[in-house]
Amino acid sequence: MAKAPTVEDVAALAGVSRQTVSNVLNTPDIVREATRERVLRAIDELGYRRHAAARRLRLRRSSAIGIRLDPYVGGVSGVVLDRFVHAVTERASERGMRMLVYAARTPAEELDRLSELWEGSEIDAAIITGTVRDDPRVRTLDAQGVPFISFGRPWGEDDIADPLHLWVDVDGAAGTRAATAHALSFGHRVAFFGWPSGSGTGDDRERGWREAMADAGADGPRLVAEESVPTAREAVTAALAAGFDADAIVCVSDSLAVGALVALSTAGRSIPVIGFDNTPTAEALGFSSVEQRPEDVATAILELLMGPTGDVVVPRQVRPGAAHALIVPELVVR
Amino acid sequence: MAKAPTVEDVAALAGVSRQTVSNVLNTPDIVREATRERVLRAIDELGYRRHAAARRLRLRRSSAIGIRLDPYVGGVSGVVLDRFVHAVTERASERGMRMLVYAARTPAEELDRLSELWEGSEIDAAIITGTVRDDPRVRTLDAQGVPFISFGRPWGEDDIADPLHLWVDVDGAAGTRAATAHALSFGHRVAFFGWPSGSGTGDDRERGWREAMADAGADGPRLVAEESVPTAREAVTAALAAGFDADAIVCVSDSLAVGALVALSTAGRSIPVIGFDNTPTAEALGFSSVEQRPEDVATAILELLMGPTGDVVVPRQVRPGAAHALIVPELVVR
DNA sequence: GGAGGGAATTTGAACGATCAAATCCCGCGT
DNA sequence: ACGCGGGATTTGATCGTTCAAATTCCCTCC
Repeated sequence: MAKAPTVEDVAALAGVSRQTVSNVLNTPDIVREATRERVLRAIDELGYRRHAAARRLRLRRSSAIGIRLDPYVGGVSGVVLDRFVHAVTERASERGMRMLVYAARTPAEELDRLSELWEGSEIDAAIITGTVRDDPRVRTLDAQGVPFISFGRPWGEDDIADPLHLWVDVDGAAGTRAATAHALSFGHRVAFFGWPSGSGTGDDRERGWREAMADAGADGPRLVAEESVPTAREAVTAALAAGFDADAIVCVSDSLAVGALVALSTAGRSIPVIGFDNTPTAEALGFSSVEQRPEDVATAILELLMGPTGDVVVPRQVRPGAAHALIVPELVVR
Repeated sequence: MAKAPTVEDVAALAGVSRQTVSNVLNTPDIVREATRERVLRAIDELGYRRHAAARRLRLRRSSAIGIRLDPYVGGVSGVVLDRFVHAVTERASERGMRMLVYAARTPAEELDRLSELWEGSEIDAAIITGTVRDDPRVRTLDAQGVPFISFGRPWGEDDIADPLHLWVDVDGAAGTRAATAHALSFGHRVAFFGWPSGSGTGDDRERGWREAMADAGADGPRLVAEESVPTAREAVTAALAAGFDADAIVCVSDSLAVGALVALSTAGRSIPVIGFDNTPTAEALGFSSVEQRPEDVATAILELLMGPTGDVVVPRQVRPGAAHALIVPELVVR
């Protein structure tokens, strides 16, 4: 393959100077119509394309965003993040941004990777996912001055009214509220199958169920299991043996929903089970589930990071009211 | 955040020249011990890191590889690719390479994205996945001189003995052979549940079943369905109504396996079903499945692209015997 | 016909790294 | 004491783009 043409080559062919070519590409309106067309023709003829590295060097801007690819941990979830990463890649591309991915197994390793990328000027910003209470990444990135945003709200330390960093999250409580409202159409005893208390996400989703039940003047049992199909199955099997009964079960995740379904089916019972995440498994097995709309999350993330339409990461003031977005999920009934 | 330090800053602090700093980083052995340590100390003190764009510009090499993120299409599969992308990101990082991802919905769009990246010198090579017979991407990338490798063999046009491009694939026939051998322990009537003929992958996997059956002197029925749980379920339900019977079913994918399981369960039947892909769903529902080992595929891909240990993409001669790798999958029994 | 002025275009410099060639340094042999 | 050799280090040039300042162009108006 021949050497790629440069602005200089295009300029020579069009009979103009380097800078005019640059202007045609960056500020077309200051170039005279006739000239512009001549240059565009030359660009087209040579198949010219800006050399990304040269541009980045000069502009002191990489136009790239770093995001972690989660390790495969097995289990039924994870698809939400994969969809999110895909969506954010699409949206970023529309704004002339690239997505640079990295792999990390621990938060510490993730910070190493991010420092590398940031200090090497490979990325203009970072997107972190799965934030937890007192997330070390938030502290460190802030200290390093890395523009970043999280998919997942900052459980605990900071607040919607007084945000410390940008974030976008899914309104879990709204999701389980919708799920519970639907479940109530099968009877008033709607159970909640959640994770052990303490996780922000899990507690939030449980709150939705509690609120919807209170609104309906109903009440129902609460089951608990760790996030995995086998543990969920055991928990429900044990509960059934102990006399558990309900008209429907709202679950904190599709994994627990699958476990519940398997346990019920084994016990020869059949009541509606509603999951969370709307994973392919939910679709495959045909149970209802709450859809997180990762595509909307992606859009919101880029808007907070780059403004409504910009194509540059703007290190914006984190100020109340414009520092976060809460996406309302949607119940998919099956 | 202050401006990032440059080689010049480090040089000043260490009392040496720019180039010596560069040498410490790139060819440490030609720098005198004492000098090297002084420079390293300065680097450390300033927290210096090479500016990636400047380096790429000068080296005329991006040290990045492009790979597509598949759109979310629903269905039970896709996890294999996600695991693969994650693994290749890890391996690439170990060799000092970055992974740049892009989204595309069609092969044509993928080629557009890749041309952009390649012509803009943003990537040194590309990895394409899911090749089909007469894949347009192979032709075009070859014509453009883009170094690339595919996860998926070039069904049809070219051959192991006379390769036209680099590829790595999973030996599907070996997978179904193993699955069938295991299935035969339940009885000699082992059915195969596959896709309609014509897809390279599907035919390859069917061949494995056929061979294993022939070896055992057994024979069994063959069912067909498109790749989706509902169609699979319908196909099996219909077959059962028509008197279908078998001691076990070997499936071309986990989707079909799930469909078969649902149909069997609904009909009150229970025979072993073996899937392919070892997706989380297989794990969740507890059926055996063939594991594709995407991590091994990732390793093989980078070895073909960059040599056994190199950290540069070497546009290597595509020559018989060194142009491909066939990964042997593993049956996970549950 | 020439001055004035704004738009269009060109030139010089810079971004930060590395290669290639030039220079420096030091010990050694004569 | 001087020159030589070879390793260590420095200097100059370059990668391709864009910014800033300088220059040229073209039209209007007196």
